[in-house]
Order: sequence, then structure tokens, then C-alpha cells
Amino acid sequence: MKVAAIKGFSDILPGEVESWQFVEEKAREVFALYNFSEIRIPVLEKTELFSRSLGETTDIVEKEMYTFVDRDAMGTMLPPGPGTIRGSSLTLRPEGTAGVVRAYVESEMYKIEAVRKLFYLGPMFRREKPQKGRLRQFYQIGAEVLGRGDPFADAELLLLLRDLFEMVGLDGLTLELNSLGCVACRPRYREDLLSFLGERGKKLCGNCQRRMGRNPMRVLDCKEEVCSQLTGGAPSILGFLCESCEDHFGTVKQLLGETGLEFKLNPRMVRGLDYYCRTAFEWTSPRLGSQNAVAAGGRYDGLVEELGGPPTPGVGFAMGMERLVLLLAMKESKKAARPAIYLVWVGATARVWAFSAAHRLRRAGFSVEIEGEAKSLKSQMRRADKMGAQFVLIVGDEELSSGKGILRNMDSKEQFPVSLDRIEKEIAARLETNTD
RNA sequence: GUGAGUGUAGCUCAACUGGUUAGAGCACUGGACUGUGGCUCCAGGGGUUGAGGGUUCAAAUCCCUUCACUCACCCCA
Repeated sequence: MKVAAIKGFSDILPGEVESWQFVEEKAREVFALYNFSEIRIPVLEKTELFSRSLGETTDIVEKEMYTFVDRDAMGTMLPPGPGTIRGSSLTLRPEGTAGVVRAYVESEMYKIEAVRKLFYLGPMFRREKPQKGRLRQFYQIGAEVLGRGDPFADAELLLLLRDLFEMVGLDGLTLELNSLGCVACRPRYREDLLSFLGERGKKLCGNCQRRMGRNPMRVLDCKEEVCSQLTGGAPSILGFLCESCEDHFGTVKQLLGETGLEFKLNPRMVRGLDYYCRTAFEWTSPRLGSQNAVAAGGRYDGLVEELGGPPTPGVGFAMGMERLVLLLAMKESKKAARPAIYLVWVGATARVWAFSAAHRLRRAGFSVEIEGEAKSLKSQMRRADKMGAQFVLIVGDEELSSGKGILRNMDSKEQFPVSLDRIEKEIAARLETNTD
């Protein structure tokens, strides 16, 4: 019986994986330039970590998490539901920030160094319906700056992302920017917005009716025609920012102007997770279909404290790997693995000799490919060509008895005799002159 | 979770209104060229037409069910 991968879980096969490695390599380079350290955290966490940090009523927490009860009390396990779970409830991480902050608090990093700049990369899990640029296991590269509340940190992260996009050769992205206010100013805005929606509220789409109760700002983000018309004249959050939020946001914009990073102000952009405040941003591409966000993030000044740490501001972003690779694939092709030497043998004795010679050559630092099954010389040559080998070493009975193998340069078609007892050295010499 | 579309060889696709043995290109294997790659020519292997059921003398084609994939809604990276 054939076993297939789970829906929304996909393999990254050779041919595609090279783009991933390329992006990861570039990401490590920028993070080094901006002095970020890597952190690796578990893929599985206690469920409450996510429900507390992302917000109980978030879509992710409400219906998209892979959550299960651990085996620690399997024997007495009752059907899931409030109060009936005996084992601990665990969840496959749907995003990275919560776990990073948990690790930050748990290991008391704030005691060692006031400021922490961390990055991570790895899989996240969300049980959504798969679509272009949306999988159930998907990969993110993310970064968090903990312990810095100043707007320079926000701007630095935005610049880091811009640099990364440039380094991987991506253009045509748009940066949208907004400020969500803070605990001081958002409630006032919320009130005002609700009173604006007041009588209009009943005409909104069903979705927005529900949103009004939980997170009224989401109504402004609705794509439904009725809603966008009704909310056309709605008050903007930007008019309600308190002095310090205003200052903060002003400096972010100023710094972006200073460094030539263009952005579009979008007072209607709302981030999906509850922990965001102040700066919120989203990089989008029109070429991705409806999942158009390549990277997004913002400030989350209350989260560390919420998770039991000292009051500590934070900013971060997450970037969707498959979306980025999708955009890259439209631009560039990738290089596959190719051996430096393809070992061609004829006859049973040569076969064994070639097998151990391949091993010696590999230990000498050459990438070597060799056939195991009995194939004609012609077909071995064909394979060598297909793989793009630079050199072919041919060994048969004649060569074994004379002690001289044939080394063929596949590009120039030149052939040289090489003594078989010191092939490593002879090949090394040939390769050197070849690369000149 | 809701809706729409698509499933035929490893890949890309054919097969008139149901009608002989489901084809082609590319790829693969071998040969022409007995131990030397790319080009050309020739030959060959490869399919439960996604799966299951039904209608019919006859189903890749029509109907039902199911699965997978894709796109959109939703949501988000």
C-alpha cells in the first residue's frame, strides 16, 4: 500500500532545495551583519503558551492549531473539553515569537545582557486549507529584538529585511506600514471606532458583526464591498495616537526616509495576533496571488511581561520561506550537484578496483560518482555527461595491467594517461591546470 | 470550514458525438559506432486512464461516491 504525505505537508525535493539553501545562506549573512544570534527552540510547546500570547480569540488559536493531549495520563484520558483533560495539552508551534520569548524569559537572558537580537528558522504548523503559498507545515525565518523600545530598533529590522531581499535578488515588493497604538491610546480609538460603527454595524457582513465584539479594528481590513463602503469615513488610528506613540511612529518614518526605504502608509492594516502594538508592517508581492504577504511583523511591548518576564519591549518579524522561494523560482534557476570526477570501469576486476579508488579520491577531497551495476562503457559515459562531470577516469583490464588509466577532460575532450597508484596526485594536478 | 476546477506513461499533453489493442513528444534502455558523452537515425521497455461502484452490447469519455491536487473565500508568513 502506498503511503502519501499528509495534506498540506510537502517535500522539498532536490532541484528546489537549492533555492532554500541559497536563501538560508543569505539570511545568515545579513543576520551576521546586523549582529543577530541564532536560537533554536522546540517545535512543540504547552498549548497555553500560544493561547496566552497570540490571543484566545485569534483564528489561529481558535481553529488552526495542531493540539493534542500528551500521553502522561493516557490511561485516565477523557474526551477533550474544558476540565476533562488529564494529560498536558501540547501544540505544534503555529509561529515563532511566542517560543522565543518563552525561552528568553525561562533562561533569564535579560539578566545577562539587556538587549537580545535573536533569529530563528524552521517549520511552523497551522491547520489551514492548503493553497498557493500556504501549507500546513511551512517554514519561517524570523527575528526578534528584545529589550529595545526605541524606534531605531524598528527601523533597523525593516532595513535588515530590505537588505535581505536585495541580497537574494528580489524586487517589486511593497512595504506597508501602520501604527496600532499602545495600551494608553488604543482603547480610546476603539471606543470611537465602535461608536462610529454603531448604527452602521448591522449592515456589515456576518464576519464583521463578530469582529466588532472582539477586535473592531479588523472590520477596517475587510475586503467585502459593503464593509469597505460603510467604513469609508471611519476614524483612523493615526489620529488617536498618544504623544509617545506619535513620537515613536514619527521617528520610524523619519528613519526610513533618511535611509531611502519607501513605504506605503496603511492606517487600515491590522496584524492578526493580539500581542502587536505600535509599529506594524507587511511586505507584500502582487505576484503571489491572494497569500501576498512575504514578511510581516511589528512591535509587541507587553508580551515578555505577559509571559512572566520583566517589563521588556520587543519587535520582530517573520518571513515565509515558501513564498519567498516561490518568487525566486520565477526569476532564477538553480544549480544541481555535479561531480568533479566520474569513474568509468569495464569488467569485474576493474569494478572492484574502481570502487576503492573512488573512496580514495573522495578522501582526497574530490566529489566522485561511480556506477555500481554492469553498464556499457557508452552508457556510463552518457551518465557522466548528463551529470556534468568535469573529468572521467576510465579503467578496464588493459589499464589495470599497464598501470595507466585514462583521464578524460569532458569539456576539452583531451585524454591523458595517469598512473593508477598515484591518481589522487595526478588528478589534483590536472584539476588545478584546468581551473586556470 | 465554504466554493469552484483538474486528475490519462517518470514529465507535458492527445484520443471526433461513448466504439477495435489508450497515442505522441520529452525522458529512460539498447543498437547503428564490439572500450569513449553531447548531434542524427532505428528499436525497445513502460498505463489497474486517481480509487470504488453504477448505466451500457461497449466507458478515459456518462452518473454517483471517495481521495488527491490546484485556485479562490476565510485567514495569514
